[in-house]
Amino acid sequence: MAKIQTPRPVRGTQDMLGGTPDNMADRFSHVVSTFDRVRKLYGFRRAEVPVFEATAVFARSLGESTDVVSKEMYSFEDRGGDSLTLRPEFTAGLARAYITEGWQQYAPVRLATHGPLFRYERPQKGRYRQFHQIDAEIIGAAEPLADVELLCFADHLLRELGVNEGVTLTLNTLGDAQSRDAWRDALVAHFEGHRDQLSEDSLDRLGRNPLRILDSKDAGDQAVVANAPGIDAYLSDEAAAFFEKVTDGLKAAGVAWQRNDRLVRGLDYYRHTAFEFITDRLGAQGTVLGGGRYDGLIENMGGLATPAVGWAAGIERLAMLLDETGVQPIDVVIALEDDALLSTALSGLRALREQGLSAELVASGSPRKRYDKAAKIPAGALVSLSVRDGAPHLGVRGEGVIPAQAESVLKPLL
RNA sequence: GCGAUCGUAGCUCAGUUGGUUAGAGCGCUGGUUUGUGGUACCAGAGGUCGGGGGUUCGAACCCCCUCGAUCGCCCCA
Repeated sequence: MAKIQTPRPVRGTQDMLGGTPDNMADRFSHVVSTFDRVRKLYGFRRAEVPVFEATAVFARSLGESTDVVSKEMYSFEDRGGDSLTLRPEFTAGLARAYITEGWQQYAPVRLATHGPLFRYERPQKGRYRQFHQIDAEIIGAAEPLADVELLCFADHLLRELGVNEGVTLTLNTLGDAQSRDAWRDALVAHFEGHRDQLSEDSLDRLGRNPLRILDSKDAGDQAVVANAPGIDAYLSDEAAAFFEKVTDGLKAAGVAWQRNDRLVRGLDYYRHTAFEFITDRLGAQGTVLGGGRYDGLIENMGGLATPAVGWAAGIERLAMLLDETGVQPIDVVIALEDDALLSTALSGLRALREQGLSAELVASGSPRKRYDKAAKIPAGALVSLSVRDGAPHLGVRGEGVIPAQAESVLKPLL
């Protein structure tokens, strides 16, 4: 008989299991539950949007020239011939829902969501084809206070997760449309003047997305970038005033940040505030949380002109930064050393669990080895059930209060 | 799409300048202690050495191709 070939997992997908040394599944869930707790403190309501959308939702909003659209989308035709795409980010879908589901009536609305996203990329550290983000948006708020609130939320979340050490908020403004365009023109002029010093990649970017040259990792590019004009000289008075209100708000709220006047964001729709929380602990993937203001997006998608600001953070990246692996020991482990007491053990499990004590049973393999096997499971109390001199016998070991609790629950069952 | 590194047991890894029947620890299964016991001892199962081709008397080891993983470039959370 031919050996059956087990299908391999798809490249860039992951399987996670709790209770393992790296304990990714539990770390992952800790990030999500912390996010859900903190978002309530800021009045963000839960939103759910589909995992796939009409391709146009992403193609139109992200910008046709971005790599995400041109080569990273998981797009397919459904049976009706419609082009659909697995979402590569949250913002576009939320913006679509805001328009099509009448969420405008709640404006300004604070939204929080999380779930899987998909991009066709080469996987590497902290980067996957199916990855997961938590996401927060404020739609319908033009004032800088919204940016401040959103950044406070992000900062608070990172502190709650205990990953704020070694993660810094870098902040920039891209200005309003006029400021951004003027700066962009100045940058193009600057880079055109140094064409001969630019890498091949950057020459390509020059035509496609010149702002991206600013964070090129190429050494030659960086020399040119160092002399490139910053945004500040091109900011309109209004844009400068907006940015000042954001930074004043952060100061008042006690959120630390660093200016990076070279910081740009990859997607076309950003205006004004742009920010990234970065770390050097994740290899080449330094950004752990990123976002900004995208005032033009909703109008771009056919809605009314609607200001909005938001951020997203990679759950895997946050999970990798967590110090504690958070393996939760179980309260009680029962070693069943004589199968005659199986029914006692089962009713004991039920009684323990109804008292709110987590419990598990070791009842397989050689009865003589079950005690040793149970002893290897981290637990608050180790209970043995055996028959001695023809009578059921209960043995309880462990530190703290759990052994006594377990004994008082189990003793009456013998 | 490009580059570098790496693929040996379920897991973590040894394996000498190419040389008999490829090893260890953990895990798993069974046994030993007639015991109030977490750590011991014995045994067993488990391997197409990622796959294919080549060089050689002989390949886990050298060469080529291929698949996969990791990390990096691009891009991005």
